Amino acid sequence: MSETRQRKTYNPTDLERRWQERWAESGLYKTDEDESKPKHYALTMLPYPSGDLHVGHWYAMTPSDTRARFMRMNGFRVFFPIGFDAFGLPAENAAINRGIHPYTWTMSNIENMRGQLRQMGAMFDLDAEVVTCDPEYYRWNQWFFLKFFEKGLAYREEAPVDWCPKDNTTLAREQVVGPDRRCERCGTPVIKKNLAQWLFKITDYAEELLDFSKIDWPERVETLQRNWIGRSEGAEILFEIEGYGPIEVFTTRPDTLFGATFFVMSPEHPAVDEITTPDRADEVRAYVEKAGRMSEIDRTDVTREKTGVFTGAYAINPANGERIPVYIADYVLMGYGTGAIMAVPGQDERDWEFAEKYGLPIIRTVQPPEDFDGKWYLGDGPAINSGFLDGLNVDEAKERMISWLQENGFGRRAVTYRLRDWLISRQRYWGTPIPIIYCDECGIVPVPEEDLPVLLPEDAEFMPTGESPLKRDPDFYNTTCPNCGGPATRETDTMDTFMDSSWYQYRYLSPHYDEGPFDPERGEKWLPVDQYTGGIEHAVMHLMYTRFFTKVMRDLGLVEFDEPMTRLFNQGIILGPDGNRMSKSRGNVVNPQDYVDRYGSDALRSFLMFVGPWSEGGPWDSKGIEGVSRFLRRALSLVTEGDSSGGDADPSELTRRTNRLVKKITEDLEAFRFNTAIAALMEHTNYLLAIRGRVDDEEWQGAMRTFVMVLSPFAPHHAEEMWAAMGEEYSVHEQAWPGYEEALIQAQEITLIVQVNGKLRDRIEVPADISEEAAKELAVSSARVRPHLEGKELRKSIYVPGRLVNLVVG
RNA sequence: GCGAGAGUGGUGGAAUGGUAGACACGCUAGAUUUAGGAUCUAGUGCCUUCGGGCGUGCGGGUUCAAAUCCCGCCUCUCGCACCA
Repeated sequence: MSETRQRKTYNPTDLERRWQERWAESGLYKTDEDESKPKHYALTMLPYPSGDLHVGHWYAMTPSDTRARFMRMNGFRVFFPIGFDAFGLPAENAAINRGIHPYTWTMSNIENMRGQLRQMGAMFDLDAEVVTCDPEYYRWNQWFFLKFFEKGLAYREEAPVDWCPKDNTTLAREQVVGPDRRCERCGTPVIKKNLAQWLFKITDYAEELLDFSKIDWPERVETLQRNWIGRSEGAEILFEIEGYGPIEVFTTRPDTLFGATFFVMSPEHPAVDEITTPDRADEVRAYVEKAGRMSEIDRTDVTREKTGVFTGAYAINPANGERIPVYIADYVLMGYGTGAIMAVPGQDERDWEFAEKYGLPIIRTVQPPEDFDGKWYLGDGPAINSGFLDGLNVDEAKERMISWLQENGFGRRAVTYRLRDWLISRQRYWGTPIPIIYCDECGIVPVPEEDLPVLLPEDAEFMPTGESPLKRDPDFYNTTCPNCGGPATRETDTMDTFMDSSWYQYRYLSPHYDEGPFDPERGEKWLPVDQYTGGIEHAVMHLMYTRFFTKVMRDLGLVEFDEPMTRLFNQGIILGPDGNRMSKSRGNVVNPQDYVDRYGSDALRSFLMFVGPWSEGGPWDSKGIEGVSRFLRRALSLVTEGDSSGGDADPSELTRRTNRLVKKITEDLEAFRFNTAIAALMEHTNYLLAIRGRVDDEEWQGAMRTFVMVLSPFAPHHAEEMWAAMGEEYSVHEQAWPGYEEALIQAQEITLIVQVNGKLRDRIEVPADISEEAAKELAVSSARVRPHLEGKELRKSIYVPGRLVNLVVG
């Protein structure tokens, strides 16, 4: 067969379609339930059904698929499902903008994406699919809500909450991002609104969420979660306000109590009105109002000069009985600690600035070093001006003060977290209805479990008014109280869609099970997830919520483990050809379909794995995919062209390189190093092409079998084609992963590097087992080396076996 | 401001104490072709008096040997940011 003919017959998309059909017919990717094998639950974050798989989906999914295939060949029974995160705003916005019902829009997108997933040729078990907007699914969201409610983990509270004016809904604290507090979805700055909302008590699990000892997750995710949870140790201290009563503060520096020279409350503190003296009332009220009107962005601007007003009230410092003035200032936040602080200007930057501006006394309670010439001092040192603490260093003084506070009833040891409870109410249509009924007689009444699911009505109005669309649907809104039978109304808010993704990994196991969120028998067989992969952007949202869910599920007796996913790998982001994030406005969006049509799925997936380390992401390069496509075509040509009737090539070299390849691919796949694995496959292909027809048939066939097997996780269609062309039995994907022998990797001859004073001077081919003496002898006698030794004394020589000789002269 | 990560050819990247630049893109030359494309072969860090010299953001250090370890600095990216 000529080169020309081969080239014309290379049609990757035909080849791939053929194998996809065969795989589907033979049920090749039906989940292996053979319990004699160890389990491996591989999971990639489920996509939002936006309409088309974009190249980012390919980047996330196909390396995961490669790894799942590798595990399968390594003797694991592998569960690798996929589904759709189908609730959410884009569907509702499509309804508003184009008059298509969210359900119709979502389902047609899903249908389209199913086809694209099949074209991807991944080993997803499509029978296990989950679609979160299906009542069969969201019924269990509601069920979980009821369980959380029973346990006191779901509660309703009226409070100022973050509101996105564009998306017309409230957001969880995690979904407000950046220093200017923008909506995580659409980038609009959020505002505060006072609304009654449902929250989940994730803060009850703050301490446990800080424990990462049972999971093998990237350090980076752990750090992000740890910072987000923001644990601070210290004390809560009661300050008596004259004529009012005690108000509590939180401090991490109880040791500095003697230096507390004033007291500051947040403008939102509930006691502000009561403590303010009549002569100060107007000024205080004006300040509180101004703070309330101020945008979050201005309010939290660190560079802004501190402002505040005196309330006329005085607090008593419990340590020394001093009367200290009480101020209101917006640098104290109601959302952290108790919303009130003791101000210690000597040891705190913010308090110093405030004291300087308002002429308040500053007392140092920690002795700074002699050369210290700054203002506030944060370092360690002996306590001063602090009565019974004097002379103790900061840590000792903290402990001593906490004991003193506890003995005298002024306070106690305390831990505070930055983490807030998870606000789950959304004022939108396309989500899970919250299963709650409000009755004038009985109050808040949960929908009885047997009445689930509370179905999302089909014919709502989708106008984004800022009120839940369900409120304007009387058939939904008006109901009867399950308790007393009287007239009642339904909760009209829907749930945050992060609720859906908090437990979807469990639903995959038995998507149609109707006696619980998942079939416990299936859970026994497969849980928890062994390897999860996805982007870092969900570190403090999805990944924290799903950990929280699993811990609650454990406490509900649904599971016996503590963590949902044992191992996690974060892939990077595939960028546009210009190195920027892909976006329609930049016009740098790459459509994977164009490349699948032209080069095939194997080329696209292999290119995405080849472009760089998976964790790093990287720019798209449409020339780069051509290189990968060439490689696949050349690999395929190894079996479709030429003959292999023996010859002059060294068969032991073929054996050595084949063993080396298996080792390299095995180690790289274990560590998610897809890029270097493909480089090794390319190198090996180039070598095989160079010796094709020059080794004995038997050796060639054996080496080819191994090569195709290790190629198969990367380019499953091409490998299958090659496997068949070699006359092997279907399917290459059911083969056991080849082993390798370390001894066979060692070469007989090595290149010995000769250095003089660390500089490369010669390379000599020597037997691998050369003795140190012989190696050094060869080194000093090399013609290239000798000039560099002349007239100098050989002081020392270093021999690294199998690698180099370094001659040190001077 | 605090925390984390990164800086290597024209480009993506490889090498985690021992041959810097694997593999690939691009480029150059040649073969093939009416031509273009595709394919194949060879070359390709920079400088060079062809001996060699220089070279992994910058400056120092450790070591026989440093992209790699240590110290200081610069730049970029990401996260958090008045959290008491």
